[in-house]
Amino acid sequence: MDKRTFKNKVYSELAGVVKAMSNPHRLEILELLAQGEYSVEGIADQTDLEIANASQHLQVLKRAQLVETRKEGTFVYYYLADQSVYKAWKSLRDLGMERIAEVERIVQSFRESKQGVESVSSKELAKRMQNKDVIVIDVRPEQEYKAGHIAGALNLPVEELKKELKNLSLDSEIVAYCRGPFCVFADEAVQMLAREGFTARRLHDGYPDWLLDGLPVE
Amino acid sequence: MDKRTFKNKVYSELAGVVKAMSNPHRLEILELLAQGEYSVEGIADQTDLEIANASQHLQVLKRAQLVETRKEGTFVYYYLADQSVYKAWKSLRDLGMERIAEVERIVQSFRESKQGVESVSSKELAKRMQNKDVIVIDVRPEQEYKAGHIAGALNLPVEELKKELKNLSLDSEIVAYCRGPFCVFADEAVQMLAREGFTARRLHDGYPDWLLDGLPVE
DNA sequence: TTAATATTCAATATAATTATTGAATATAAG
DNA sequence: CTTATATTCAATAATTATATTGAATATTAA
Repeated sequence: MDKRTFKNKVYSELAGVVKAMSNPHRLEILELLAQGEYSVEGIADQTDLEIANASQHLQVLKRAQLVETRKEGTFVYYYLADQSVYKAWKSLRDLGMERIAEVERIVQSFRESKQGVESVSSKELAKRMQNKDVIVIDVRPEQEYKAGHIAGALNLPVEELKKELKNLSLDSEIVAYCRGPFCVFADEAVQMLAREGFTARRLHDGYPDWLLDGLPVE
Repeated sequence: MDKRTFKNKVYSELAGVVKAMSNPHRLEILELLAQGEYSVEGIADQTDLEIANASQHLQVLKRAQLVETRKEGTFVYYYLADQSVYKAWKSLRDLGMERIAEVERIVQSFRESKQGVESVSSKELAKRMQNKDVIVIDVRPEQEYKAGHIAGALNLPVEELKKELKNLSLDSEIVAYCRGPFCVFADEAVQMLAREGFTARRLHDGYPDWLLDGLPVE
């Protein structure tokens, strides 16, 4: 095998993996699966895709070995093949957030409608949690919470949070988190809490980032 | 802006960046530009592309804000926009090398023709260099060496290395490095050195990885 | 000004990607 | 066995990506 053949083969294989990630729906699916496994129907639901379409995107990811499957009855559950898949997605996400002004602009203009939502880093939250002067709430769907969550966090998706407001202490700061920096559940929760007189912020990143940082989970 | 519109916009922007990376030639170009700036002609040369084709690929990378340009006379020099671009490429490369058996297989079957080429990690090399019991040679083209290299390394591309063999001490181990794990110059150098009776290994990764690790450069 | 060179542009043909639709398959429950 | 449900498959049309070719543009040198 000569040099050029070798390079062509290697870079084609790698480009194949990148191609599998080069679609907006598939990126959203990867971020979703980083929360835990989901059935095809669940994925279609969460990403607003037709089932047949979601299935096809999932097969592209599977062919690229980015996800794997598990069968249970008529359900097929998809999950990330490896933590290195999340690492790669995260570094692409970071690249986009750092370099692409348009990403920043979109996030900003969405956040404007959720005025005054401030965020806190994983590092800072971990420190605050040691002093126990913060309530951490996981606003993702129960299924994702059950698949893994920040140690000590309460699962209170927005609907449940509404009912629990009267049981929450007004003395502690509340930090809400969800799937990642583009997840909007946390913004909604923080906004609602602020209206009710609580001091609340969102975790800047999400659960998978916390996990990757080796911080305590359950 | 509703949730779905927001997500569609953000993921589409990010997918745009990933799409720009989802081509074998463009990945090879990114790895090349991580060594330092290159003109269109230089890039076409190094990657065996037609000039017009290289130019078009470069414009895709530029539109995605992954590279930037500088003009000098009739030459247009392209360079990586940011170190986060290299980080993203590196994490994709790592993902491929870890997860995709086919990548491993191609590398293996190429290395077989260069039997017995062993590699050393950046960490180990950095330690050995402190003890000064190793000669480090940079086998990349002079242009890349000049744009930046491992502190203390000699620039000896394979042709120059042949002439310098008699001036190299047989007592020290020699470590050759080049662009990255897929760069073949280092394998050729190590193989030649081994034939001449030297103890030689290649650096597993390349110069850009050394730089990213914050190790000493010139 | 003219010639030479580096790069980009424009047009084209071929191939690949995508969403949609409806049918096919497989499993579980009645 | 029949029915219901989850998923995949197959076919299609529309869009996008790619390499090639030759022309156009811009800069330098003669």
